[in-house]
Amino acid sequence: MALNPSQQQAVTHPGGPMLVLAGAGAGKTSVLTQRIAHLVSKRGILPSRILVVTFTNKAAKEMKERLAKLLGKEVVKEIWAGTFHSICCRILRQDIAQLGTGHQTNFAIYDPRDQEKAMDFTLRRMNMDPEFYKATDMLSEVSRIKNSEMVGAKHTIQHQDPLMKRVFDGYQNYLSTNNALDFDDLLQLTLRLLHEHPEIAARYQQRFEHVLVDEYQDTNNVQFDFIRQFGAVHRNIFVVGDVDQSIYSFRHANFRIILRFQQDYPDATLIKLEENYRSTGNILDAANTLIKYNRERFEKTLISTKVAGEPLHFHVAQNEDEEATYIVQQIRMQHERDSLEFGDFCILFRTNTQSRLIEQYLIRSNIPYNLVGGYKFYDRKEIKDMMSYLNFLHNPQDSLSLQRIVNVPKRGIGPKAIDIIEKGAYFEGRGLTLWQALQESAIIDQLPPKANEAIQEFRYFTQQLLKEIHPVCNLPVSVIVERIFNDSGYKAEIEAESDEKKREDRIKNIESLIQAAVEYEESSKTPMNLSGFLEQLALFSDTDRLKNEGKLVTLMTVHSAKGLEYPVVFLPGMEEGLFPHARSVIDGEHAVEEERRLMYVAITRAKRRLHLIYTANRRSKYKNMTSKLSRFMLEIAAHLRIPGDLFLKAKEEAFQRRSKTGTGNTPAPIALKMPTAGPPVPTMNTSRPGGSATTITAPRAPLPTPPVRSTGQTLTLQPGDRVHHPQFGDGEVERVIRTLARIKFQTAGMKNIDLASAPLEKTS
DNA sequence: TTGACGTATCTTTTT
DNA sequence: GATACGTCAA
Repeated sequence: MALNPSQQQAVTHPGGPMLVLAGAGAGKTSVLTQRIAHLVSKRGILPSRILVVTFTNKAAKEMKERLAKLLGKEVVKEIWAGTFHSICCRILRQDIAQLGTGHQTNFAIYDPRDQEKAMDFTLRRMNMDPEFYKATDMLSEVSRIKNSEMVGAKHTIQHQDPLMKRVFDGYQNYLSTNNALDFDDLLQLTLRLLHEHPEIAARYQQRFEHVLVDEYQDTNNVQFDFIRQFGAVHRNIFVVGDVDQSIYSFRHANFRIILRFQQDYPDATLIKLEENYRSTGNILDAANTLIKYNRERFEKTLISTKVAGEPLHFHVAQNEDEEATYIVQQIRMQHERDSLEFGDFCILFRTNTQSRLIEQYLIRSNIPYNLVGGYKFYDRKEIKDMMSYLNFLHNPQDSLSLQRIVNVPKRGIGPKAIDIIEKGAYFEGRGLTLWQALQESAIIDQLPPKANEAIQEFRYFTQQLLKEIHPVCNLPVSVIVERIFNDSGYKAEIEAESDEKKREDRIKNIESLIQAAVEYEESSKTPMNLSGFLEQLALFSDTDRLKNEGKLVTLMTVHSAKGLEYPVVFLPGMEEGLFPHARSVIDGEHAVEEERRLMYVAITRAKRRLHLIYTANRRSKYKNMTSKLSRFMLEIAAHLRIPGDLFLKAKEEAFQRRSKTGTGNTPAPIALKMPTAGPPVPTMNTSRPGGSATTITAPRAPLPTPPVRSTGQTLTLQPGDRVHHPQFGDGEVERVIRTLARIKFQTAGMKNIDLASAPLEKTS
């Protein structure tokens, strides 16, 4: 691909900090890739001295594949590329023992489900009321602490709330006895390693001559610290991002970091890439129009390099069935009429649950599809069981995994027996892991004879396997899985299943896992590496595994679609409360702005055709509800008169359809009100080559919304305070942890409210 | 201890 | 409207 002057400048930048602000479809990834190629081939930088941080592992893999064509496979192998998490994991596997936290190099990585179990356990041991202190609440607070405060330099946190500090320490203690890390720890402990061991920090700082970061707008404070550390010596920090695509604040991403880059690095060079090479003009205009409603952004307008193209397609459906029917019919029709491949279509939704009905319709009409996220292969019971075996064999101190397999297949070791072992493990303040407890006859002798015998047998079996695997693992992962399956009695249990279909399904699942292991062995440099296999499963997301061979319609959330593009995009669920999500409306304007950025990401995934679908009556929970059209649609409509006036047309169609079917007794609630606030809007005409004339109205001044309350003005509440909430009414504060309040509302019941953002008023 | 059956509780987004 | 969880009998 030929580069434009700005792109060229970025690619050949001589050195020092550089910030590339690139809009959607402006060739961000190309610039990054070509820059690396330039560094290696033109400037003679050793590939092993380049570090590339991407947002997904798939992005890293694709970049490497592209680079392999330019530079050769052997060269590319030397480049460090991956997500923050996988890079940190790599560093920790090397040196984690030096931290003195008790972790060993074979540490396990706990996913959110594991985290919840670990937290439940911690709270139970602290005798805290689980009704009052929810594990998920505690975990989100723990995560917030880990992502905001510099825990790195200290062994324990300094926290205002002594109870929270105890919970934090208890949870961390549980993790380290189990030789496990959660996602946040991967980053946090890496930083700590660098802070406490200057010689290790120096090693990496010297080594990485160039540090490149993609999707910089979704970096959080800890990750920023990481980048700063790694680039400290050579200062060749090259970051690429787009403020308007910052959509991960719930993961503590802080887009102010990208806005601040030039303050952090005063000698930084700034390059803006505003030419869009992806979408046709009308699609881009809609995106530009929408995003101008946001206050917190860098002024930037994407310029289309393509024709105006088709107008946006807007469809009104009466209910979800109509919505799904419309999508399926359109795909069928376009597949034939425009000879588009199924792989050219993508259906994006705000929440995972929206996929279910559409899936059913796709299946019914024989359209092959690929669902990202949703029900996962690795969530199936058989797979989870086998994975627990593998996790346990890799790290026997992992009590959660051990607990999951100790009675799978059924061995007669029930909750009661486990309780006895657990009590033994914690007797008189000893903190043994489950596996350690199983080794002590003083503990297992308390069990009834039958359970005792079963434990002995289980212990013998697992010890045999452990001996073969540790310390030198000379068995391929697929063989280990087969061994477990055959010898643990799992196979026998499945074969005893009376339901034939179930039996076959489960065996098929196991076979797929073995297949996945084989694939891993073939692709990996070190085929016998159990650790690497588990790591891949823990850190690789679903998008990472997405294989688009052009034959499947893709279904996913807008979040997962970041960085991807499709000729035709469907965007169902254009309703207030769904998109923007009701939660964000409650949380306040800054949350709605993030939703708007999300919508911006969604629109800009489309290359040539964009379908927006509004469903008037959506079944939500147990009652039907009528939904209002999304404000985002109104914002687009207010300023952008698309040829044929899409809204009016859609409205007419909806009426016709309803009178035909005669089912509608509720009028379609399309409210196409032009905003009344604000000064009159100037209009301008632009003609585009090859496209029809489009009337675009320039955006007026931002809407007169109340300013976002800054963190300094967060409402401070105490238990017993009375409050008023516009949505939930009157309530009483029950508990406050930092900026999170648990409030009992008279009518709405118990809610957890974020004080930093919620429109809450103190009434007493 | 196991399995069957009934009931409460969710659904925002994910490395 | 599924799924995890609790309760009960065998």
